[in-house]
Amino acid sequence: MQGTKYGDETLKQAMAQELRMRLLEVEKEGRKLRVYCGFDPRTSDLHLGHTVPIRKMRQFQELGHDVTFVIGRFTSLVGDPSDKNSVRAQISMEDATLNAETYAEQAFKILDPNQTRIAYNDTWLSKLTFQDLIELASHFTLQQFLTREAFRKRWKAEDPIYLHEFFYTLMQGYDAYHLKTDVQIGGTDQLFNIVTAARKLMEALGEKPNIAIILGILPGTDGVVKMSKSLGNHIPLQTDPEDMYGKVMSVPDIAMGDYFRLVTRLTPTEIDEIEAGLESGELHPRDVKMRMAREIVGIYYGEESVEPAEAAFRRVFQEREKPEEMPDFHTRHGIKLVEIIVEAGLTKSKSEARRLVDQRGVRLDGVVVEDPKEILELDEPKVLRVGKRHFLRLLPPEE
RNA sequence: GGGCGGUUACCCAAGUGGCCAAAGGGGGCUGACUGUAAAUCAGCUGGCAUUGCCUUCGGAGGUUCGAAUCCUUCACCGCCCA
Repeated sequence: MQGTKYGDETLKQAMAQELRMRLLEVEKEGRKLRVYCGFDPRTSDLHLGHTVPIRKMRQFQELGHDVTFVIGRFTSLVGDPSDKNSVRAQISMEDATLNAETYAEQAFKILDPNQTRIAYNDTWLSKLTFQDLIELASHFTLQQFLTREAFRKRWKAEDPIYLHEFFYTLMQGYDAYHLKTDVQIGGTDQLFNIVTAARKLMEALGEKPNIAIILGILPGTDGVVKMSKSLGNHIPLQTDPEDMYGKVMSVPDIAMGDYFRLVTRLTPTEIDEIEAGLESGELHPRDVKMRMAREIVGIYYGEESVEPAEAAFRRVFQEREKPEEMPDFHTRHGIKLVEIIVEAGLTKSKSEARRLVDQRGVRLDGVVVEDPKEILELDEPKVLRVGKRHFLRLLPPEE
């Protein structure tokens, strides 16, 4: 039960106890634990936050258990309201299907493809009848839902709470029942869905309740709020080593503990040592964070990618030099600086580009540009730096 | 179905006839500093244009010299009553 987080010691003990018992039962039956975790394809990218439960699944795999990666194509139609304080936009089945396309492939960066079952929950959820829904819903009271924090807040604020939002929990519980799950993995925001709802439903429907493995939630690059693509604070799995390294480095110092614990391979003892070192001032926060970035990049891109990624980071951000590779931009005769910035997609409007120049955020070959209307006539390539992290290689007009 | 309240920029939220491109906060961006894209401080944050113009306050109409602000109507949300 290492790395779990229940926020309640009694619950943790109970779950640990049940897990021990279940292991014995399962052994008697001559099978392995059925472990599952669901992921809603509301966006096309898995990110570092998703890897927390996925890596736990991997551990179960390594112990030989039966792991199912559920793609919540059906649940994503509603969207989990657990950690949201307003209703979530509904997405279509088409969008969900499109987003789900590469989900499994992304998850295989961690999971063993040969030992992973992939399941789409619409295959069973879409078959339920209204009568089934009545049966599922009859096990819960409105009060149970309304006392959950996310809903309670909205109730108090007199914000809308839609009936269909309650279905999410029922659907997830039914997933667990349908898969005859022994162990369900989720973040702390899934406590209600798993511990209260799924377990209750499974029992009501004649199955043994599943055991909840509850993990901490990874904060996003802002260091505070849960990582999510829609908030723009995510570190996607599908990127390149340099970008991942840089994004990890942008995480505020205060979140380093969470990152080390949730998404690195360091042992609790090693992490304690690091934290003690930071506390005493023996370790430099920057160096610790770089170690963290190396570790994370190493997990997803291999040790050989770590050095180049770190070198690129040093070059650009520590030594403030330009990166080796940058996009080309072919200039035209009479083109103005602001036009280049807008056409290269670095700003949405000329006004925005003009502001950047006014704020001394644009440099041409290292020299601050003063005049946004400057007309560039190049006879040799020059490097345009826009803001801290955008570079363009400007090329002379083609004759 | 009836009564009341609400809908403001990326988000939250002030503004109840001109001084409103619209307070404040968050987020984002830029700069200084630094230890990094951390922390802190400062500035910027509708568009086009070198002092002006255009578009925006749920939608559509209207009143007015002038509307985010008043009226009509439609849509949506919340509360209370049924």
